[in-house]
Amino acid sequence: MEKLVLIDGHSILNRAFYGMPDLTNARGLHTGAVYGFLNIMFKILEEEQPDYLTVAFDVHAPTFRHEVYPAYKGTRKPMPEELRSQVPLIKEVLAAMGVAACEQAGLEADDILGTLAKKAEAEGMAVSLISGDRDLLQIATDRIRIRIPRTRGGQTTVDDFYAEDVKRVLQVTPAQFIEVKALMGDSSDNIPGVPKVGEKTATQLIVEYGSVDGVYDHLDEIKKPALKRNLAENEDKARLSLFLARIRTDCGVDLDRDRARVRDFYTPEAFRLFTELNFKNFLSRFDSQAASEEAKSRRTVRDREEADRAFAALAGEDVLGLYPVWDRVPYGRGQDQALLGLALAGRGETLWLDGALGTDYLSARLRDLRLAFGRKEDTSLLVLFDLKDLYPFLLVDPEEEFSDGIRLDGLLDAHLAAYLCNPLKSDYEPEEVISEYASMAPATRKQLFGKKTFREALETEEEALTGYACSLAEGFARAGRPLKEKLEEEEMWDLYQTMERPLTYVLYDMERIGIRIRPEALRDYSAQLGVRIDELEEKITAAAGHPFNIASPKQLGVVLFEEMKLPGGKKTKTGFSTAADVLDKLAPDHPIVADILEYRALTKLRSTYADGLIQYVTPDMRIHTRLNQTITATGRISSTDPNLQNIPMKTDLGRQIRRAFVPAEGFLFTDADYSQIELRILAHMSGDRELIAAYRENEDIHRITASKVFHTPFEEVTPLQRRNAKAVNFGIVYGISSFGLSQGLSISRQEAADYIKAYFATYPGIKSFLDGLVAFAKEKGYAMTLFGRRRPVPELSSGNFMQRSFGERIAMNSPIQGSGADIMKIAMIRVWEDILKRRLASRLILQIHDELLIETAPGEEAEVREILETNMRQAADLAVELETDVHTGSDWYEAK
DNA sequence: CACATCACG
DNA sequence: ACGTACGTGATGTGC
Repeated sequence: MEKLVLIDGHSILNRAFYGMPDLTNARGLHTGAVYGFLNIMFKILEEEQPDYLTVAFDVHAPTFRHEVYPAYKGTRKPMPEELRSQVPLIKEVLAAMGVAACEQAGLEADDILGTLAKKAEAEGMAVSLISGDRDLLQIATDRIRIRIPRTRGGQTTVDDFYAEDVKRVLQVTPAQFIEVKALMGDSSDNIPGVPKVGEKTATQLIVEYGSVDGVYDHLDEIKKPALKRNLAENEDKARLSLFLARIRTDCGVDLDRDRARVRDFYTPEAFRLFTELNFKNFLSRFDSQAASEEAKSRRTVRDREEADRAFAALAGEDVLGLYPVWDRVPYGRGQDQALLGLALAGRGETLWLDGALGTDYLSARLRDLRLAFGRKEDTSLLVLFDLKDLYPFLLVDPEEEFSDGIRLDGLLDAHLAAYLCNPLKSDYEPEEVISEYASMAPATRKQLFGKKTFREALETEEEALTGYACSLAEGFARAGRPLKEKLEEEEMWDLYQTMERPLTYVLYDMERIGIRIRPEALRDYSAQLGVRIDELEEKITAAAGHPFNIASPKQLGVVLFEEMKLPGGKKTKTGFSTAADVLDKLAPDHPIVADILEYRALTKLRSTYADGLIQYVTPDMRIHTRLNQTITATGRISSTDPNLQNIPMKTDLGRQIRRAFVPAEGFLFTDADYSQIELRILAHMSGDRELIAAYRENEDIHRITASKVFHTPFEEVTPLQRRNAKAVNFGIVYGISSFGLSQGLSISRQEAADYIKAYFATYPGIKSFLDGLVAFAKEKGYAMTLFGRRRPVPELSSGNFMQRSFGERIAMNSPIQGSGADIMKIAMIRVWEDILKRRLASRLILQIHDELLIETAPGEEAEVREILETNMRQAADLAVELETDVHTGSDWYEAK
């Protein structure tokens, strides 16, 4: 017997919505109900293996019931927005999966379902009807089963009703269930029923008399006078309700067998959609499908002549995917990076070029291949992942090759591209990017090799490793066009071409060169701190009366706030807060607190900086930090292993660490930093005349601001006023809030609000500009920098006040911070290219957001200074000058 | 592995 | 009424 499954679309979506947590995807789209819907649908389909499937939806338009009774469903509450937005989404998902959906103006889903079910039954099919509410029970027969899923704690169970089950549970037949409903009414559909008659009474009456007609035929037999009167007075309501409650089974809809036939749901469109919606659990269903569809011919090449031919053939490809396999060897270890092999995927076949061909040979061929791309025609692409790490294999003589500037046409770094498309993710595994943009689900490195290195995998499971590399190369080849198109669509292709891609080489070079360290200086420093730390530890435990771990906030909280009963109380979710801002307030009155603060400061310096940095010194006596280009949401670079962007600066003791950072023998450091770049960007972007004018005065900006805001002559501004004005300036850049400012300044919220008000009065263009940034982000869904870099702000559509406020601050801060990052990136590329063009021996080695550090060769000091000043100033043409402070010194302490 | 803390811009 | 400043990374503790 053929089987048909019918689904009540809105009803199941509704059930799923309330039974699931509120999931959202990366863009803030609500997806929980759709996810839950699919879960229910898949469960039913797996269980039933039907031949046909159709989902019915209501159309939000008057139905024939409204013609008779305009108030029908009139009391229904509107759907929450989070659910409403998922209605078109589920339809899109079903369409992508090739699932038939049915909706018709003037009909409710119930009527469509009723009609389809009855017709199918008449044609001899077995029918299952999936709905979240019991209205459909009236349709049940011994071949039409009504199935009502319940989701509880993630587990879905289904209650099944054939006609006999209805009778057993409700005491009435399915047909009589309509009569019961007519008497009792239904508040959710606004079916009136007979007043004061509920489910119990209605059921009793129908069991007794069989139908509404029967009830009224035997009205005089009814004993209770009140009930009798109610029934008598409301016969019209009962009959109207009967009409409203009866689901039609004779509408002009037919089962479209072609469209309803169950086929393979796992289409490429569905895959793309599931990936975008972040339905990771469903993606595995695509595995075998995607794999078999994409099984290209793969070939291993170990012979140079064959390799030569292969490379020559691949140079003609339109899109080529490249995945080199190599072991990460930290820079400065005195070893050249070696290739274990590489996979190249073209249209026809995928090649595995064995590492035995030699790293130098393969590098030379790869370089030629690279040069063939982006030159023969604008659109050809060589797609890879982590360009920055692949330069050892892509270039033969970089200095020569880039002497006229960094040219890397035709290279598409899928990692960078995926980051630009959505900078909010914490990481971007190549397999993830492929599944998102290429509708494939390659086996992951972790699944295949766990924590093994590629070198280990090559020894024990070569086949799997080459297969993995080939599948990634194929994935990149497929993802290339979609990624480029997405960037073009979002108007970030230029950003990629002219900023991010050239920057990869600058960052590679900075990582490779590293910064020289005097380890003995770090050791001396550590030892010096140790002496004082021991003293403090003794003092603190003596004051506490017993030894304890000062580094444990938990123990420290107990000592300070329970044993010593200092005022302070709770703050964090795990207990007392012992953070510096809390302790600062206690320090003047309690010597132990001052000691604790000093202890904290010193142990931080010792563990993170003195001892911490020593670990990273390589045999070339330098530290090679990693400069990450795909971490931050705003476009800034980040530095890890170790982080050289947070070396102490604020206190002199901490700053001494910088004496351990030194230039190469005979060289000097030249350090240049932008002066208040973010505030200048604010002046430019807002166009506020006052702020622009203030910058043109070329005076201390915080002092000018204080003078204007507090109506004090410039010369009479007090240090406190200047400090406050400075804090407000910071606050503006962070996305001002009175609470935040009050925290930063330790003042009342009211005072902070007054400062902000005075600030906005002083610079009237700023307020409207910031409001405009929020409005822009609300409308578009993302914030944008001067150079078109985007940051999605899903928080803005949150129903949660705190989340939404956060979104507003992000909308204000990201364009400012991000534009600063953009400008610095431009400056870095130009500085680097300038140094190369002039064939200087000086080298760019660090970036700290608004600061560049150059290791300056003897005799090049003046030229380097000029290169920094010029390129940093000219990196952007703003309404105010971009000024820099440049210093020279024989270590980082002196140069800053 | 999450949390608290603190270093930087 | 809600309870936070924006962006990072490293360390030590304690479950």
